[in-house]
Amino acid sequence: MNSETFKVACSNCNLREICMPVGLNSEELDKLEEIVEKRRRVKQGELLFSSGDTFTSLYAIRTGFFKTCISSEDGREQVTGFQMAGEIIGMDGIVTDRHSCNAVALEDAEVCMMPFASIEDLSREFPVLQRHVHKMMSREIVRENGVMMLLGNMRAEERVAAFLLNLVQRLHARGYSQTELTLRMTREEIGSYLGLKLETVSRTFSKFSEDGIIEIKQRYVRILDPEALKKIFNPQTY
Amino acid sequence: MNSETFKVACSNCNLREICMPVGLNSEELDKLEEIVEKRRRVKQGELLFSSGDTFTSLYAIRTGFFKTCISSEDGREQVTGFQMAGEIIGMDGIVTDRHSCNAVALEDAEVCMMPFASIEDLSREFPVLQRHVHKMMSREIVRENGVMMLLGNMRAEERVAAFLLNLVQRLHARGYSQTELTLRMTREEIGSYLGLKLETVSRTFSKFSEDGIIEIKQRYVRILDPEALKKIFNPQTY
DNA sequence: CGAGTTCTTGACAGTGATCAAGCGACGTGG
DNA sequence: CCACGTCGCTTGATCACTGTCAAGAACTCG
Repeated sequence: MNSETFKVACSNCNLREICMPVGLNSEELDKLEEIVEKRRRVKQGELLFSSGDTFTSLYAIRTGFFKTCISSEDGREQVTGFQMAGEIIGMDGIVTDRHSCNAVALEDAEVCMMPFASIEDLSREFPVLQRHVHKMMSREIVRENGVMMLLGNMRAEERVAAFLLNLVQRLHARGYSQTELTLRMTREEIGSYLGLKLETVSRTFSKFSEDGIIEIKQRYVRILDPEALKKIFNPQTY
Repeated sequence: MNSETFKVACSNCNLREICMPVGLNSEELDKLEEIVEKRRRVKQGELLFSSGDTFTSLYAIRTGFFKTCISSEDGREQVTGFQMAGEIIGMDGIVTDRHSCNAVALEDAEVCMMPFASIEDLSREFPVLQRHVHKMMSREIVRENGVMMLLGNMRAEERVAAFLLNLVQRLHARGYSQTELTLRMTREEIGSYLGLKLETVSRTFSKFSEDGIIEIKQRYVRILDPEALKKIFNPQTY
């Protein structure tokens, strides 16, 4: 195991607004720090958890970037999401007490471990935390509904446009640029998430670039014309 | 509003094993009946709730069959799931206090309304109920992961095979035949769920029929060779 | 610096979409 | 009870989008 552990303090974490402690008062925050028992570092390429692992904790991402993916029995891989700082992963494990997907760090990362039993104990005590947990899970359900719309109804250009807009919007909410980003995943991983082959992703990026909508060099992306992207994502509205 | 309301008793409901009250003792069951405050009938074609409606309750399906679907702004529809007796719908509404999808009855149905505030109150009191609610939501997340695999990686025949196997398996768990079923949805709705056009669904059914794998006449389906279906769904394993 | 990975681009192929026509089932009203 | 209209389903012909295969370029990292 290449991961180390750390002591923790939610109260001075700069992700307070995005992560768990939304709306908690200081007493509640103290309690929350009890459940975030330790941190764990995960190096790029390493697994935070994998399919079949016993489920014990949810993980709040402090730094870094993850993908979650499932494999079918015949070896096909489907990326089910990309997660960044402030987001919570591991909720797939609750149903069966075992994780059903792999979580892979796409860059060196640090996560806060939150034993689920403690979350349940504490959320029985604090309705505001209980509500927060329910919202987190519901948000994930709704996100996946949106992905189903992408995969079921959209063409390649629409999927890629939606992907870029979603990424940059989430990064912006974390204080990063609204127009520039660095992709942390390969074309193949993007393709897997979007139900496309890596060549199609690459070609679509090239086309957007030729059309002056984005500037792209390897993992670096600059969005030159966000309105054009939105128009591609949501054609009829315009 | 074409729906009526009824008094309720979980304790003698024949869906006890599948629905909410799993593992509750009789005292807890009494409490549960308090939260299932009333039933509601929904006629075929009617909406149980629609996108934008204020979220107040989860609904346990007592009888009948539903689809849930979302529409993009430009009018494209994506069916996100089909739900049958014993299953719970409405969890999409928790995040934003508004539903983000439509729930349409595909046959006359009856649902038990469970105000979410009561569920939260009671699950603070009863850890077993709390756990059950968490599992329900996690199960939905995992289900959607599986749909993403279908939509992202599978070919038309594999999707249709997976769809039939999933339906018949859920029906069997409810005491119905393992080999016969009546589809409650149109080819178009199946196609929307599977990311295919209705013609492709129809052609795939016809092909399965020619190959002697199923017998199909309109909405009636008989599975003649379940192993062949499984082989199509999961090619490499064989 | 070099090996391996990732990305781009081209040529071609195939799956499923689109368009179109006709059939069959079902429900309603005469 | 039958006729008719509507909706859903099937099937054929053709097309387009994306996948596949291949080669080479660019980048990364030890």
